[in-house]
Amino acid sequence: MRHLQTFRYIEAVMRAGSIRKAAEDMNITASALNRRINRFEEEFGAEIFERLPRGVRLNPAGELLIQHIRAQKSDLLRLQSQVADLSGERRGHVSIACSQALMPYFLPTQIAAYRSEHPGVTFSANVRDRVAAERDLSTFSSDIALVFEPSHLVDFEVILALSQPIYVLMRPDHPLAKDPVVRLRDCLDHPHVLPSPQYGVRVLLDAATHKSSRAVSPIVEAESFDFMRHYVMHENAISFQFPIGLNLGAAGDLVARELSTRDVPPGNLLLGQMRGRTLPVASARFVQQLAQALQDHAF
Amino acid sequence: MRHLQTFRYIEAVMRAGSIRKAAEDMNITASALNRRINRFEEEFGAEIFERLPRGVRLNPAGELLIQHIRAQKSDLLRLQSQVADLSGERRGHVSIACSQALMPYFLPTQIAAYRSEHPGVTFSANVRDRVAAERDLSTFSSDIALVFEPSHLVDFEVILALSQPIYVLMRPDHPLAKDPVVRLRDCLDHPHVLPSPQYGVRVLLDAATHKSSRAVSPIVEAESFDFMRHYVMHENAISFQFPIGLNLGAAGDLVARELSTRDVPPGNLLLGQMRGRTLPVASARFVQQLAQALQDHAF
DNA sequence: CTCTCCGGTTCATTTTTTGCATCGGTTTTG
DNA sequence: CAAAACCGATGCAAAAAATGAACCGGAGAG
Repeated sequence: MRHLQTFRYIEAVMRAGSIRKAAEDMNITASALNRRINRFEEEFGAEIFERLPRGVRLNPAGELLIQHIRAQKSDLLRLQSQVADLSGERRGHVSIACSQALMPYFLPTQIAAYRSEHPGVTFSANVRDRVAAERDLSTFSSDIALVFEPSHLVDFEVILALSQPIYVLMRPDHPLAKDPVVRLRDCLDHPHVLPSPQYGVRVLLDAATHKSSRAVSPIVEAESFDFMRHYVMHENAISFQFPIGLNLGAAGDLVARELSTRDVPPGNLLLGQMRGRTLPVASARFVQQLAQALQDHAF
Repeated sequence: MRHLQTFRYIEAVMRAGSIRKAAEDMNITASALNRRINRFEEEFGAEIFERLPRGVRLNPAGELLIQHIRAQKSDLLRLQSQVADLSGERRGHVSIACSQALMPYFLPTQIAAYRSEHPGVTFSANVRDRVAAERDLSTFSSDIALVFEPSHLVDFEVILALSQPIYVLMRPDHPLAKDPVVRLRDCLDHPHVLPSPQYGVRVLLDAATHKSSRAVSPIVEAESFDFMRHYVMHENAISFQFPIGLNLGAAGDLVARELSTRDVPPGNLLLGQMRGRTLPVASARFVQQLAQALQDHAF
């Protein structure tokens, strides 16, 4: 879209931090870019960049403008996909920011199900933690977020919340495997593997042990749930995970036991979008399917 | 804003119904305008006008585009006023679509109060019925709507609802003036003046009498509440009005008596904005003041 | 101090947009 | 039924706008 060219240049300048660098990135001369910026500021009625000795930086007005630019770009994309949709094409792209836990089982199933009905729709799925997911939404780099326990919630409009008790993962021969529900204190007595502090499971466990005398003491702390799952096999330790990240139906090498909700409250899995935004058709439809699937998941 | 020029042309073509007429309106040649439209359609990826023998008309894709264009224009205006605001200027314009009843007393008071604190803010207040108010919001021609019993509510995001019982207006010497609350059947026995069927008061009265055997039989039907108020003086008839349209405190030439809510349910006065829209600072602040004033009005 | 990198400016050049004349088509008018 | 009136589209030259190359003055960096 030609009329957004200046906006693209402004974004490039913001990213590069200087007009000359941005000009190189965009394959034009610095003088041309400089004039575009100046002309835009003039007709906009305010400066949008602070001129520093080593380059430029957005001022508060510029920050507001960038939001407008992102919203505009995203809305144009939505519009175009909607127009393509009404001419019967059923195409589009859905981008999702979601917790790592959903990557192995839940999301592939859902995307495959959707694509079997709408083969023209493409997807991008990115692993994001609770904070990054919300930032993704507000910069319009993702349409949908599906994360545990997001924190700020200012730009995050909750579409559906699903309560998820924590499950304990272990080998079938582990002592704790004999009971269907395990207590937190028993877990702490065994070697345990935990995710890093930014993850939802860890936040809940830390909060639960904070009041009590016992603290978690992970023998290994990791970022990858996959790693933890495999590590549990080797050392006969235990790990923790939300049920939606597990393949509870299938009998695997590991067993999962519910961690008593008396000890640790269930986590909240939240499906959300940018507040107030109108999603493209494909994304809106996919959100509906996700919401349905999550509700079914909760029985 | 230069980058919206093509959008302005598209709007002109939509209004004029033909490229040639629009070209004349916009003071360019038809060929230039025609090429702009064609070029835009090409990069947009779809035609937006149907070519008819006598001109052009928006197709469905064009209708969607027009919504986008209006949203863009309005958001840019909001952004500019917000930027002006943060440089300390406190300027802006608020446009309100509201029921006739609010024009004499309520709205002037509120606007004056607001302007005493923010003299840089200007207002436009337009009388709109329940349907037109919502249309105004969705075309971005008004920021705020304040109407009785709006009907569709698809684009109308309710900010505050205020229940308003109907009051009966009459001369102090009217027989019905002796009781503090009057019944509908008694009103129907006296000559009455009613607003036209599209007004909220009338809708409620029609609905209330629809089930009963008695029907309203207005001796005069009018569009102007002011006219009706004065007519009541001359013929010693009665009329109906929502209390917010009255100056209940002041002793005037007329008295107002509550119409029993057993006979006619109270009307709903709804304060609203375009669904999902971010209002300009000035409008957002004024909405807050209105909401406060309306709540106080309800005690 | 010198060197480098920055945004801003000048001016010739290139690219884009516009106006004019005109074509082919359809509807309205006489 | 034919002429007139509009309509959108297009070729081509003129006008307008954007661009690139060179350069200026100023602010850190070494």
